[in-house]
Amino acid sequence: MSTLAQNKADLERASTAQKVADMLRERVLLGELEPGLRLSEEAIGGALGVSRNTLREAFRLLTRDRILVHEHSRGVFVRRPTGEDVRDLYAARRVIECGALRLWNDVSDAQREAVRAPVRQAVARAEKNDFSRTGSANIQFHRGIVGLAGSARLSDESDRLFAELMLAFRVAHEVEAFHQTYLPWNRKIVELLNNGTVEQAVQQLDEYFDAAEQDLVSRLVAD
Amino acid sequence: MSTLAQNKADLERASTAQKVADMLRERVLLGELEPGLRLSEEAIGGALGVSRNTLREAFRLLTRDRILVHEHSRGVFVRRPTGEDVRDLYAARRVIECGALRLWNDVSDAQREAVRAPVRQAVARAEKNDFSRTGSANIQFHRGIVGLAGSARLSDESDRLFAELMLAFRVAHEVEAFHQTYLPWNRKIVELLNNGTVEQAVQQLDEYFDAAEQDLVSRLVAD
DNA sequence: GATTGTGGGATTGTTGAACGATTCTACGAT
DNA sequence: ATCGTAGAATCGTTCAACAATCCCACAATC
Repeated sequence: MSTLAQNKADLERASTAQKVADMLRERVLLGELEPGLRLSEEAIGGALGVSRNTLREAFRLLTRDRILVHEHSRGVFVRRPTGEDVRDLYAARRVIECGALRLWNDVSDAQREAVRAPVRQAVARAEKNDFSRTGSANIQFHRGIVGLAGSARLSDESDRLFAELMLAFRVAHEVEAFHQTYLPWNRKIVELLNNGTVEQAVQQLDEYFDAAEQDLVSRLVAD
Repeated sequence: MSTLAQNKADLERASTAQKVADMLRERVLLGELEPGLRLSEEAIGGALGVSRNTLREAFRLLTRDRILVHEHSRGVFVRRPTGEDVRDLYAARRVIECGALRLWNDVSDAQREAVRAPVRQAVARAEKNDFSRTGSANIQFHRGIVGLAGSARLSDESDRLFAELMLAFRVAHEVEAFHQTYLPWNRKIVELLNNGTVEQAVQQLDEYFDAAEQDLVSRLVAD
């Protein structure tokens, strides 16, 4: 009975701070609040009609998700990933996603399908010259890869990681267009997986990370 | 100039909430506050002489670290890991640590030494029948393995992971004695690494995880 | 006897105001 | 141009209050 679980999730969403945090997260990820911007407690709190204490609680939630950074007595800012952040990001992705991909032969069909499907969709869209959601398709592909590990905490951590990566894309002024470059890579990886050559797929993924990291770092504007 | 960086870290530690959180974390990890216990805002805040708002901020910090769990309108509780939590914990460790260990030949000597040293110390202590800090030595070993990845975010996430594991040990009524069983395994892994047979070391680590997970889950008392 | 209302009491969620501490800004001195 | 300083703006923390929610015990019902 999935409806009950869904209802429970809705009920738990009662917290005001949670709602404020969700709204702010969306605003940041959509680019309405750009990296480096300072979020004034008074201004935001006043505009949203919540008290400072509640707003600060929302800030804390987003700080945990690395969406915001907190500087003592200075306030909170939209995170602005540096080159070093991107390097760290990809070092983590290499370990997590390559490690997860190596489990390909040990996981359920549903898990494998979660990797294949996003690429299939992206290919279908690309053939119709529809590049609208190519970015989220790419992320879905990698989210599927992480899912092979079968660890909720790892998937959650990866979601935070992808969110931070989005911020880096924004700093690099590359949001949607950026991803579609890597569709051929994803196709190749799935192809290698279907052929049963898992280790080659892992190597391909590793090379993808090399290219993506270098590309992103080079486009990162210092300020 | 490491002293400057250290001073900076000290200065940034000014926040009251941070200090309260550190104190509570230590209390929990030392076992003075056992898993499942509810932490009353009034009681704790009164005892520590901080306001409810500040205490709630400390609670948020510890919730992010998975030390505490927050239930809406019910309060915060010391996390009490379930069997499913432990399973998830080890699924994550398998991917992260095995993936990191495979980088053995690509990392600096200092990073490799951070893996070897804890085992050497543990062996030296064991030969003197000193099993005092065998638990932290084991954790240092695995922390070193994660460090091979060279990602601060991965190391941080692993620290949170180890903290949660500590809580699981406590639920299983196995804190210090638990670890020393696995010293031989660690020795074997380092030995295989020194022989240059990295892939065998990874396999050995994987088997260690199987054994440790099974052992811990079986000792976990339901309630 | 087991289940289902129904209170009151305790605790959390949220707000608003207040004040000291820290940072930022702009202006003027050297 | 650099430095120092005063004032403004903002953050950190506390306090008090009230609404919302949960918990527990007791009564009502079948």
